[in-house]
This record gives sequence, C-alpha cells and structure tokens, in this order.
Amino acid sequence: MPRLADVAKASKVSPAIVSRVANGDRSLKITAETRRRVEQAIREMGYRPNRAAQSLRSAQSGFIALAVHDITNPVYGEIARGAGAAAARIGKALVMSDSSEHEAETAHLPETVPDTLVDLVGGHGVDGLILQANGGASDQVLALAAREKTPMVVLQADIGIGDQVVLLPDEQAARLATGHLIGLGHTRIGCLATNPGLTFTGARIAGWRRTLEAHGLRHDDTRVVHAPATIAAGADAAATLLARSGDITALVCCNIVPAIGAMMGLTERGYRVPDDISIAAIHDIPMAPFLKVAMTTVAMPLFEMGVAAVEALAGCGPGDGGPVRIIDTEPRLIVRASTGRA
Amino acid sequence: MPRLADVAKASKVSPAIVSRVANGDRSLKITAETRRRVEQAIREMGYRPNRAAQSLRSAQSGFIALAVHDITNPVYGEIARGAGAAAARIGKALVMSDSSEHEAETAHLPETVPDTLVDLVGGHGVDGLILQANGGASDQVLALAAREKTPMVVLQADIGIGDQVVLLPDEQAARLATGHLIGLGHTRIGCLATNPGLTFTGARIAGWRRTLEAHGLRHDDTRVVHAPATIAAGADAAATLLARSGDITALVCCNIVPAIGAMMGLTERGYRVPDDISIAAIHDIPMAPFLKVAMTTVAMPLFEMGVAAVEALAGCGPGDGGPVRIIDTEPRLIVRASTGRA
DNA sequence: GTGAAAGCGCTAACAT
DNA sequence: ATGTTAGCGCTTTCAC
Repeated sequence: MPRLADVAKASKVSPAIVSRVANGDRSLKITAETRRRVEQAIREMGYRPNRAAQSLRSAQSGFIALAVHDITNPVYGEIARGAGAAAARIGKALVMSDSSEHEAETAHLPETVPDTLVDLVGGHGVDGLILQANGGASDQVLALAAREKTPMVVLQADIGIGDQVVLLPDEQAARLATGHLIGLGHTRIGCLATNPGLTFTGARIAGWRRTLEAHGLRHDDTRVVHAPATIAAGADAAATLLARSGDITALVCCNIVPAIGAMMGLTERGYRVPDDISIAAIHDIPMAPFLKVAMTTVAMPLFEMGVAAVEALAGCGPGDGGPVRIIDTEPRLIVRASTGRA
Repeated sequence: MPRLADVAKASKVSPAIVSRVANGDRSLKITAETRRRVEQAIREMGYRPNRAAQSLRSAQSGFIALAVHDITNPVYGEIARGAGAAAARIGKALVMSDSSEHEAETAHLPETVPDTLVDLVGGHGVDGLILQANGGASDQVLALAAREKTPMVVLQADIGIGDQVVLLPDEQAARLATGHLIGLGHTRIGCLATNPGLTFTGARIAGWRRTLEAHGLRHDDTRVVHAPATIAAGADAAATLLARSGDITALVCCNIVPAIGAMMGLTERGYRVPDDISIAAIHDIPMAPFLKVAMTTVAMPLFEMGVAAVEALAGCGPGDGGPVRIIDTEPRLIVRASTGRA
C-alpha cells in the first residue's frame, strides 16, 4: 500500500507529477525519461490510488447504485448485467441494493428502501442512482437524491420529478404479442397486466388495446387484470380473469414471471395450454424454452436498458437528448409452444 | 449537503461532539440538553456524514465486493440476496461484480476479473471480498487482496491461500439425492458433476460415490461426467454419459442448471424423464416446479451461505472458529416429477 | 518541465 | 463535559 508520496520519492519527482501520470492526464508535458521513471516506479511498487482520498478530493465516489426489487428475478438480473458492463466501461462499480429482503420485513409500509442506500445517497457515497420502478418508488430516496443533486434515473416509469427515465419499447412489444395471437385466429384475447399506475403498464395495455381495436376486436377493461411480478400472483390473476370472461382463448401477459403462474394456475383448473388457451408473454428468459409448455415470448432489450441507464447518468451515449429515452432496439417475437391456432 | 462543521456551528458545540453523536458513540458523556440540541440540528439540517471523508479517516470504505460469474443465474442470485441482507445489517453495501460480461470478451484467457474490481481492491475501495469460485479464481485479485490484506472469503472451494472458505453441506446433499434414487429402486446411477478440481465438486461426487458404495452398487469413474453451470453444457454431458454407459437409469446432477440441459438433451434423444431416466438435481430454484418435467431437487442453504460469507468477513456470527465454515442448515430433498421408480 | 501548498470532511488523541 | 488540532492520501491551481 504505497502512497503517492512514496512513488514520488522513489521516482524523484513531485507528487503532482505522479498523480497526473497515474491518472493518464493527456495534457501533461514531461520528458520521456521522467515518464518512464514514474511509470516504472508505479508498476514496481504496485501503486494504486487510494479510492477514499480520490473520492474526497474529487467529490466522485466511482460508484453507481442500482436498486432492484428482486435480484433473483432473471429479468432484473439481465438489466443489472447491462448496467454493470456499461459502468465498468466508464470505470465505475455497481452497488446493488435488493429491496426484496427488506420489504419482507416491512411489508406493511407503503414502500421502503434499505437504510444503507439512504445513507449512501445522503453521504454522497454514490455518483448516481438507478431505480427500478415497481409502483411508487421510495419517496425517501427520491427526495434525498433530489436534495443532494445526485443524478437519478428511473427505469420503466415516468414518476415525474425532473429525473431521467429509461423506457423499453413497451407498446410495440404488446402489439407484437397481440398481433401474433390475432394472426393465429384468436378474437377474444385477455391481458394480464403488471402493477397499475406505472408508465410501462399503461404502454403495454395500450399496445394490447390498440391492436385489438385495429382489428375490430373487443378490448374492454373486464378483459384486463393486474398482477405483480410473481408466479403466485399470476396464477391468481389468470383465474380471476377466466372466471370473469370465460370465453377468452388467449392471454397477453405483460411479464413472463406472472405468465408462468398463469400457465400453471390455468393448467390446474383444467385448461390446456395452448389447446384451450394460448399464452404470449413479454420478456424472454433463458428458462422460457424449458417450461412445462415452452413459452412464446417477446424478447426485450433488457441488457441495453441497463446500459442506457448508466449512460444517461454519465451523460454520455446516444440519445442524450431529453429526460426520457426509449431503447430503440426492436422487441423480438419468439414463437414457442404456448401459443396455437384458435 | 451540510458538513459536520455546519452542524457544530448551528448547535454551538465542537465538531468532535457532533461526530460522536452522529455515530452513536456510547461512551460519550454530554448533558441531555446538549445532546438534544445536536440531534435536532442534525435532523433539521438533514446532515449525513460524507462517506469519502469517513472512509479516508477510518480506512474503511463501507463496501464489500461480491464477485460472481453470472448474476442472471438464480443460484448466485440467492447467494447475493443473503450477502446483501447480512451486509445491510452491519451497515455495509454490496458491490457487485459480474464477470460473465467480461469473460465473454476474454474467453481465451485462463481467468479474468473486471479491472474495476482490481482497482477497487488495490485502492482499498472495499473492506472485503467474496469470491464465487468456479475453478481457479483470478490470480490477479487473489494476489492483490493478499498483498493489500483485504479480507477475502471464497465460496465453495478451498483454494488454500490462507483465506476463509465457506462451504455448503455438499456431500450430504449428494447423499440425499443418491439415496432417494436408490430408494426408488435404481441401481445404475450416473453423476453429472460440476467443474473438476473444486472442493464442492469433489464433495458432491464423494457423496454420490459413498452412497452407492454403501449399497454395494457400481460407482466407477465412467459413470461421472463434468459440465460447467450452463444448460448447453448439461445437455452435452448427459449425452456423452449415456453414450458411454447406456444402462444408466438415473442421474444425480450436481447443479440444477446443467440438469435442465440434461433433461432437455435426453428428451430430444428419445429418453423419457422419468420413465427411462430419473433426474435429481442439487439446488432448488423457483422455476424448478414449472419445468417441462418438474425437477426433483435438493434445496441448499444458499441465502445462508451469503450471510455466512459476510459474517466471516466481518469476523462476527457463529462458527467464527477456523478458516473453513460449513453452513450447517440441512439440505432438503424436494421430490417432484423428474424421479420415478426404476 | 516540474514543484509547493492548500485543503476536501471527517475522527480521535489530547487538551482544558 | 466540551474544544483544539493534526492529519488520512489525494488533486490542482499557481509559482518557478
């Protein structure tokens, strides 16, 4: 653990020079010989700048926080991979905050975020904050981030406090799924939507609705149910929907996790997939082909969304225009066994 | 972003007092009135200690790094959740490093770790390091961590450089799976093992072998194949094994991810699961019941392993004895459809 | 082309 | 019971 001063002494220059060499300062003009001496000393002594000192001096921690609700969910995992890759490219590391554990303990509260994250943001421990929205992201953190001027980007929901928002091509994905089902001859198509009140929920329902509308098919609210992103919730919601509108022959699921629940719940109630009911889900995951009935999915650019979120924070990357960026990678329909002819 | 000095000024005490109040120093003796004034100022001004300054002063970053190979894999996700929960309890945050992205780019190298992580460890940016072993964890980071005296715990493999190691009850899990198959009447049982040369691989093979041995059944090396933790690799390995020992009627898979591959690969080759071949896999994941054939699994204390790793770093928690701690939560057999009578 | 020096915000040892 | 002070290791003007 040699310090800057040690390297300076060893290479017989001032700390200032070493600092600028170590940080690759392009505007530094020194003789080739000096540079060689310094670089050699850095290498030989194994010098690495002390992060804490750098942070204190520069008011930049080198960390970006990513708060997700369940890191075990492969959908979020893929976003995290993208964010991690992009962060690494700009020399930042990702601090992961999984609220699922915490939420279990405080399920009665409207919304919570780990104290650690609050302290981190409040204490300038992170240079930016990426928040996975699930319906009313923590006021505590939002307020704090705003107050501390910590850049913040919200994924998937425009909760409007002047932050940046990154959205997926949600409406298009729902159109793709719905169009596929219509193409198979289905005319009575339900929608198993995500949590109400979120930007992406609205966009996906709109995609479903408008596609049906364009074909002159029914799309009233009785054919829409909402479920959070869990298997159990999906099973319940699908049962509710089928009890209400028993004539439905196909289902657009706005998230693959509850779609799996829907598939199982319906199977248990005697429906056959896809013979009695077809299911198309948004988000492709590695397990999708290996489910009880291989799931027809719409693959979304999740990795790219992680990348975009980090780029938005860093103020770099393409589409650096406004407060909202939509990933423009086309969603991709992957037809498997869960959808069949009407 | 008020500083310590601001709060001190506002509450008319010295910075030292504010510091000790803010950090909950139990050995601090001040009048109730002073304490009230200080606490009120802290609250009203929304003061939070600057992380960088604290780190510099205390030589403690408040971060723990967790390096896994694929955060998208639910097995690792569960470990991360445990580590995150335990870290939060001791006021630390988790820095996630997913090497999967990086490895893709540098697949030709023996082993790599993101530069960010190296810089972090080298620059004392993390107080500890948790490394998921997968067969020869990065020399670079190991050496650095040792050199910088950064505490390090390795998950699942005793790669012996004086670090702490956390192990699961691996042999017992394999015994459980093997015993279950024997109980169903199987006598020719193969083993689809994890990467060779790792502590946990050896322990699981030993569990398989000894259980067969105790029942006087065959357990020679021709009945063992190795595969990394991917679906594709599992499919290949299972095919290889069946080509070699076609009389096998059951398979113990040391990891559920390649087990899924094995199930699919064998199905494609005309084997029926479980009619022609039974499959029991180590590690239970939420999707296990919803696979093409619901998978019989042995649930391992993954969350607990994450917790134990953090506790080992922090030098707290039970079993703080030696350099190796084995999670003593019993593995649990969950019988589903992938195993049947011989 | 190179060096000197001031501080980033905090904590802990040592006064008072 | 409370205050003073000396750095932690680095970056960055500014001076030479």
